[in-house]
Amino acid sequence: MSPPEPLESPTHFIRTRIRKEVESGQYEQVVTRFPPEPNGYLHIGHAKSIVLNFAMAAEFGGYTNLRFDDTNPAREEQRFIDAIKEDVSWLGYRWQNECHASDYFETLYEYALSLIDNGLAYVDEQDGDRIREQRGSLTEPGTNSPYRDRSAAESRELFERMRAGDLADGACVLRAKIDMAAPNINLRDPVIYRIRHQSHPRTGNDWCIYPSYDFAHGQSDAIEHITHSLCTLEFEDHRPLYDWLIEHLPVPSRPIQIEFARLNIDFTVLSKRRLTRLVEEGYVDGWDDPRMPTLAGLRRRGFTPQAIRNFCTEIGVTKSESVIPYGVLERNLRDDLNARAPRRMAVLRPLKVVLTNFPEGEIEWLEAANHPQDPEQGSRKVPISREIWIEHDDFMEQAPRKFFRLKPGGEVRLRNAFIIQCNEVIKDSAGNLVELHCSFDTESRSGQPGADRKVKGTIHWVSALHAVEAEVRLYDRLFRVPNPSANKEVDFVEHINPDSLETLADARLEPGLDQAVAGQLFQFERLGYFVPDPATSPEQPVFNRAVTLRDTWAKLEKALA
RNA sequence: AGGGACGUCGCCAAGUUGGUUAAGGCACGGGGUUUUGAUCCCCGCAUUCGCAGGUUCGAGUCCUGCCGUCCCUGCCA
Repeated sequence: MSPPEPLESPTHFIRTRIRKEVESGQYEQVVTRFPPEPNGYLHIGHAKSIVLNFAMAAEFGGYTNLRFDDTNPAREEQRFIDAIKEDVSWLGYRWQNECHASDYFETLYEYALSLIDNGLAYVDEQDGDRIREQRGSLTEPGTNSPYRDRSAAESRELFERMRAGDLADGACVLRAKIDMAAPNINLRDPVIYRIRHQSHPRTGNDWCIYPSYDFAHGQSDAIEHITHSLCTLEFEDHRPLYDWLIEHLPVPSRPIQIEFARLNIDFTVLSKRRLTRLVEEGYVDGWDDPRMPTLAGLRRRGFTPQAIRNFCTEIGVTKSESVIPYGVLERNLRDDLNARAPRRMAVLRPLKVVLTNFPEGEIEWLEAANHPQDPEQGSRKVPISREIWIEHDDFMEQAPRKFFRLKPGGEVRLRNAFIIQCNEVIKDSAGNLVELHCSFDTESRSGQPGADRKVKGTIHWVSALHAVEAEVRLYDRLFRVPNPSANKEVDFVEHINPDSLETLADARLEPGLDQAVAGQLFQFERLGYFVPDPATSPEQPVFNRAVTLRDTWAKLEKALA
């Protein structure tokens, strides 16, 4: 049984538009780019963009570049560049070219010069506060800078001095000369170059002036012959500026910017600023903490690239802002893993059961299918002996009516083994549950005619003699509220869920699981999907729970209570 | 003097140039299969498209006016 085919991509406005353009012969091929700024790790929101960009290019016979938008050396680092490349690769995508906006610094500089020479840009020597004041407000037009009408020659000379390093940070900036009264604030003579005496991860100390996003992005697109520059909604207001620059610069192609809504998921934060805080202030264990919505975190949590791609396809691409329930992400993981993860038995909170009529010292090996729906996954032999561990939750002394598991006097089937009956509940002097004495029905072994006998419940177990002791980490949502960032008066970290990580030090796993390595995926039957943490070892196995199984009993139980 | 967007079922989301019964998925409810209360399989689930008018034989799709939500005043991206 192979994983379900990725769902058929539903159509969306970008695909529809591009298809139309391609069919009318506007483009020979579609070239896109994924343009992260290397100032943090990629998260699930970036995955949406990655999937979209690569899908559009692949669908229309083109390719996608990975381009680092590295125009602000103050916050960009090589380690982020490396991590981003690893994450995109892991997701399953191969970019055509690895590009960097910094590769184009020289060209961009020449473009700036041409703008100056054409009277479309000027060097402003005012400080940031002054420029801000003159920008006006949302309802009032801005006012012209006194430097606005200086000669092109003068601006050129000043700009050359900026580049030469003669001027201090903040001494002046290069501004596009557009319209200080424009209703769109981005058009009120935007700053396109600033001075930053700062070493750059790639260009070192070659430059002390750096282009702004607006001046670098569209031009980089044009240089790479990107046909469709897909970005999120907040850049919608920048499109007039994007187009203005493309129109007034001697660029080699004319890319089109199209905006779509960014991804939001409830109970999580998806802004790099906030994720950076979680990491830097130690609320989580790093960028790859399994509770983080980063690709590195999801990977460590046990998410598969396929599940993430399916998720990104399923949620669609529109211009309306939506919030996707966290459960949708989880379900995509379940759907993918259900199809392919081999099944194993593991007990998270062990309760000892003595099989009173099982011969002392004897070991029996039972056949267990690796996957109930996929015979191709074969089977394995699982040992059982006189003492076994069962899940603490699978026994109740005072059980409600609908409780199908073990209770005093009751019967239950041991998965892959036989039916047992609880004859005696052993407690210590303080009244604490110590162990259960059960007898088993010798005729009910799996595969034998007696196994057909119907009992309500089936529970998992692990032979005490053979069990692998392990640490298992259970994760819950990182935040307690659906929208941690909703209220600007309250710091989002106030909403962190104190119980987002539960460590079980005393889990007992089926033998063999001590040899598992990171990247392998298992379903621990009746519990969920688990994956070895990178820190696992045969001596000290550590597993992460990626996601639980659907649990209708838990729902029922809650409803009854 | 503000500008730019968005509003179709609880959550996503299709809806060709207006054309006759408003896709699909998830969630939810009911039933069946089952040695995972899992999976899987059936069945059900918007007389209605933010609201109000208008145009039309016919409107979610066109027009007008409201209402609501989001984004924009970094030398961040």
